[in-house]
Amino acid sequence: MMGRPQEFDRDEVLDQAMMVFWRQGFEGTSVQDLVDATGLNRGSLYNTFGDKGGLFMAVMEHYSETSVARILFQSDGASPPRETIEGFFAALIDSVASDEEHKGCLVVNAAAELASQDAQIARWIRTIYDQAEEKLTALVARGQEMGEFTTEREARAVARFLIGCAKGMLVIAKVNPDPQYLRDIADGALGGLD
Amino acid sequence: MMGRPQEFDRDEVLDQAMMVFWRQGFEGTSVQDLVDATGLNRGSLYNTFGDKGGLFMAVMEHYSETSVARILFQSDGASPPRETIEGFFAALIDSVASDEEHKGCLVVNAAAELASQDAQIARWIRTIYDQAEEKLTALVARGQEMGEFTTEREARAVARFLIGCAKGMLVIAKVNPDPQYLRDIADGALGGLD
DNA sequence: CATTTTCTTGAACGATCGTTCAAGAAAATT
DNA sequence: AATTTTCTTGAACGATCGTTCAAGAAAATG
Repeated sequence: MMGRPQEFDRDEVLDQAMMVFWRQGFEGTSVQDLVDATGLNRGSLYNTFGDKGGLFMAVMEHYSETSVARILFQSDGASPPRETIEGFFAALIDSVASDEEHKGCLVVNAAAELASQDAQIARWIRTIYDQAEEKLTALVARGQEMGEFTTEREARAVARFLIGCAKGMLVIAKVNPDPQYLRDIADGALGGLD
Repeated sequence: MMGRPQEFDRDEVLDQAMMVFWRQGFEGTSVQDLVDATGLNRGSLYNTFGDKGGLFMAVMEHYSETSVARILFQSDGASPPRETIEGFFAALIDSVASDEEHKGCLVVNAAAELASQDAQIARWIRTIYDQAEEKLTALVARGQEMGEFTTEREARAVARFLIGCAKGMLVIAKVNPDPQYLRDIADGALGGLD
């Protein structure tokens, strides 16, 4: 038997919950905040996501599926590596600098707030970052083979460096809205390719 | 009249409170946690620091006075710029990688957790970062004049890039304990000087 | 030694925390 | 139409939240 169908759209609920967690952090968000934002009753919320932590994990998954980074890296593997990486940093600056709330990146925020206390979340973020490292390492290696980038440093080391720069930009963006600051960091990052 | 003197040492209390906030974040720390860690009674705590937020600000000040970055940059302005900057990244890696709790940096954690919600804290962190930018800009400029660094990029842009790299390292450190990862980022940062 | 001032103490405040649960509503199945 | 299953609802739970305050203790002043 099928029973009564859900009245809400799961993705819509995750979108709304995401904005609250993104603005206020995990501990700074109460279940009441989530009820208010989603319009869902507490019962429905608990039935669907288990508890507050379960909803947060679902929100993180939802975020990683819709984030700038993910969208950019599912682009075709045909375009020139330098162009791809430049496009990534440009898109990152755009999305971060245009956010008047200065929310930064949900995953970076979660890493800073929770990773040292919650091993499950730390592991999840680590996995996400490892995936980015693999993709970026391959991209840098391809750029090196094409003669676009210097081969002075190992592709993996360069990839880690670029990832580090991106995370640093997202921290700075939380306290300094100046897009030129972010460009200065991005320029330094891209300079590491030559 | 003098009245009864304080029985506790303010710096000791700040040290103990700092460790709790550093481990658990602001919202993740209860006043009870602070009472337990400091040994201070709630009353003493409140009439010394005002409220939880006041204690947190006092802890941040205390941290910034005793942190690796501050200690390193009050070193003599005589040693070679490259050496100073290399020493800074080496010390940062050491202090972060040797922390088995992976607490990262208190200020970075606070930026990620609170900056988008608390304008006062955002402003304070911004000021701290601006001070670092000024010192580092002067250091990079000196290195450029001495012929140690490339003059391709402006000293301030390089300084911002280095700061960004440092913050990125502190985010990565929260989810990945591998010191080689941090060295890869630091190497990329130092490469930006040439 | 009495007085004044400050610090310490522990109980208590109302509010909010995350979570649970039983009863009612609604759609699918028989 | 009766039954079964699932979702929705709102009240309620004990625990903990940050904060306050009056009474007691202790050192400096007169």
